Amino acid sequence: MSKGYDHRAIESKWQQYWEEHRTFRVTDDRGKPKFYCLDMFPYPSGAGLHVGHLEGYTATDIVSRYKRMKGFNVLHPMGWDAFGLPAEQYAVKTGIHPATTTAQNIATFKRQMKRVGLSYDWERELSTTDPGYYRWTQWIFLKLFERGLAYVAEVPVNWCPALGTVLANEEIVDGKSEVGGFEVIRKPMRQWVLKITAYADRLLEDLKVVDWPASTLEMQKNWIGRSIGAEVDFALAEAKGAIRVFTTRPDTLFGATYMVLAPEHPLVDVVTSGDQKVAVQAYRDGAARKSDLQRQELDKEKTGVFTGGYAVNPMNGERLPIWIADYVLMSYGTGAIMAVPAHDERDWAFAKQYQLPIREVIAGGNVQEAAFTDTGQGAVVNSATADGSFSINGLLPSEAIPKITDWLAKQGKGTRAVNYKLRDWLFARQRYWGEPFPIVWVDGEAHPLPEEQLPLVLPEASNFKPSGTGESPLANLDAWLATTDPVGGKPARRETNTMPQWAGSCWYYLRFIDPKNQTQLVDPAQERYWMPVDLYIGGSEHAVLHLLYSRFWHKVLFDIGVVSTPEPFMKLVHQGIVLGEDNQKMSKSRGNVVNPDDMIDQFGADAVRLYEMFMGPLEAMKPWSVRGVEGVTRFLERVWRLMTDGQGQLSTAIVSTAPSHDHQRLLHQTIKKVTEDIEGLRFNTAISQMMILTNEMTKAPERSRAVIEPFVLLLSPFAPHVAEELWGLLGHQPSISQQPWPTFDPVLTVSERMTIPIQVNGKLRAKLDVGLEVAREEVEQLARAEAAEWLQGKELKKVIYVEKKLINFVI
RNA sequence: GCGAGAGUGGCGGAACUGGCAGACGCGCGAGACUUAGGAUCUCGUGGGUAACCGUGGGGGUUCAAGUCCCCCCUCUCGCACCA
Repeated sequence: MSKGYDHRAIESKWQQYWEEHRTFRVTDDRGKPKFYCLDMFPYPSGAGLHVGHLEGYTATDIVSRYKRMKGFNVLHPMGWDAFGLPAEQYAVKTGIHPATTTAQNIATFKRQMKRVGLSYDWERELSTTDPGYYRWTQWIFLKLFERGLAYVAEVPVNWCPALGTVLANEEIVDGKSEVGGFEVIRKPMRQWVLKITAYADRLLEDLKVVDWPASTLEMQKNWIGRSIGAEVDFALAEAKGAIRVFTTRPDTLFGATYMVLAPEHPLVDVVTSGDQKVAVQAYRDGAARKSDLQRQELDKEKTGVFTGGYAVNPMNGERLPIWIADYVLMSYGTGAIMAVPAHDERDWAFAKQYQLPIREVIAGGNVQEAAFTDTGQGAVVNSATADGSFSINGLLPSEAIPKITDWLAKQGKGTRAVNYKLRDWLFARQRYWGEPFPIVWVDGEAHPLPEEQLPLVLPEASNFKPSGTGESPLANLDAWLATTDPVGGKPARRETNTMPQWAGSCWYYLRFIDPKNQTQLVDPAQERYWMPVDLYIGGSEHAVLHLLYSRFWHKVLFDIGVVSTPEPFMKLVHQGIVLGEDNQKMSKSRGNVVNPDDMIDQFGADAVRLYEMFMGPLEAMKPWSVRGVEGVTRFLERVWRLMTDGQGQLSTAIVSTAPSHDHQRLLHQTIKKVTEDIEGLRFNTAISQMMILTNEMTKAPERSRAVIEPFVLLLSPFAPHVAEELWGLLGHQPSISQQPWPTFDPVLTVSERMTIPIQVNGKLRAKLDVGLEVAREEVEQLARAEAAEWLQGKELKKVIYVEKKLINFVI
């Protein structure tokens, strides 16, 4: 076989070269403009990398290589989100320490990434499991604690008595434990909680300043779920006290016909009458046994029980029966509602179920048929106090809301209020493989460790089985557990919870800036230079939690002066899911998983990179196709033959003479298209333009260096190995990645001739080839002749001529 | 149910602010070179014999609609009793 395109030899040669020459090391050159190009770092699973990971990684790699050639100082790092459940579950099963499996998995991921030719600065590699890293995760926790943003609460967990452990939501299938299928119940446990709700408004507000996908912005907004309304007190009829409710519809207050408390509401005991006690207790027990999921799934029929108690409507003094029902959630608002069945669908369904009265207070619908919930139309009715001193009758709901809210406030019966769906963040796991909390317990009180004692290293263990009490396996390590209060010196017990996986991923982008700093989380000057992240690419599965938690920590760090920007990630893009060849989601069970190692063995890294990008738009979901990989492989082979002879030497067709006008124009068009398409992340169309150029140049017996060399530069971010090799064959020194990006002259992109389509009544009838500077009259005259066949004997009503675009005869 | 996005050849997908629909690739067909080709190169390839018809369906605006407006259908993703 002649010396064709040998991807194996070329790719290993250049990967070795880059490694030896530290080609992609980021230097602290602050004279250049910076570009921070970040991938969401992976959890290094045992399965290794799959082609879906590679899509995002290739995209950021192309952008990084391109930006370097454009003269930017590019920060393009990679690390490992390596704490987490799978390694621990594996340890429980096999006894192999999570640190061991994690190290193996990281080695695999790293080897695979290097094979793809990703231009990370590996000298900045980090792992969330490294004490040098989690020291600062713990440090941030201390800052949160200092500021009152971390607190302890009794929060229900998924407790599995048979397994003697707390389960994560993903370990529960259909309300049973995934392992063994045992019963899972809700059990309150002492947990750390972060007060993310304190930042709800800022998290919502600053969504305005980031360049993110609309869907992700929308999801974050919905997750935060800000709603404006009023809190209103309904005095109890037979006892002291009042039920406080939150409502977004104070305009419907006169339509309240009953009250509902969440089953867990503390006032239930107060309001329940003697004869209802048994029924109420039974209902509460039933509700406690249901998981959140089960409570939510029961959307068919609403259930509830009358407590026997009554509250008083502050507007008209009416006695309203108080019910309990699990459609009211203790965790939202005040855990109690006023029910207005005429104008709320849930209350309407409940009222129908239990034959409670429905009273219309907004005219415009038929409230016996369905709840009328429109706030944009309808007039308030039946809504005045008995003495006539206050009325909102006749108003639109939107006018009535502020009026009645003001009145309630003046009477001391209510107040304007804002509520969020966002809950505080449950920040504790009963697991071994996570960051230990820098907290000790003394006489039931949480004491923080002093900063100098960080990191609090995760203790060695050989048994990863649960403690049996619901505490983490750390509770088994008596020697580690018993300590002394660093302040008072009293005996103390260490916190046994560990942090959730989200913790380490909340701030990793900051550590990449200054990964080896021993004294600070990040050097402030470097932070100011590199932040914010300019481009962040990762899966949409992180659209809410990771991105929201990160933003929350970032804002806290901003408040304490550690970071200089209010938001961490300026531009965010989600790569689409790569499906199997059968158009189904890749999964082991379907047997349609594509292994990147196999693909690289067969076609080479450059071909795989190119195909990842050529499949379709970055953000779209699209199927893998081995035929498609073959297609781009053929393209690379064509590029290879374009410049080489059969012996692997530079082809004699490569000449130093100036290119033809056509070739020059094609080159400038290609530079323009590839440049603009990389900027817009439209890699698929950039590649198709390079294919056009290759096809065109292949036809030419003489291929000018003035075209070929810039073309190799354009290709280099996409197919860096073959580009390095060709660059060498063309007589240049490595590395091509350090060459400047070619520029185009807009004048040279336009041809001196153009084709004008001729339409008759909007239908294409002929075409005209004319010079650029042709006058309208001339075009019209030529077009008339061309279209004579269609115009003959017809009355010409109008001639539309769009300059340099088209001519249309209307008859 | 609510919210967001998307429907274009046999397939993946192009088409800038309304202006030649189907770039590029796959597949398919024909030819060339070959002992041979599942290599390579060249040409062709939306449908229809044609007039014409074609961007999920139906209306509309316009000289002109994949693109703008109204109604409907399908799919994907997210949320799902949040008062």
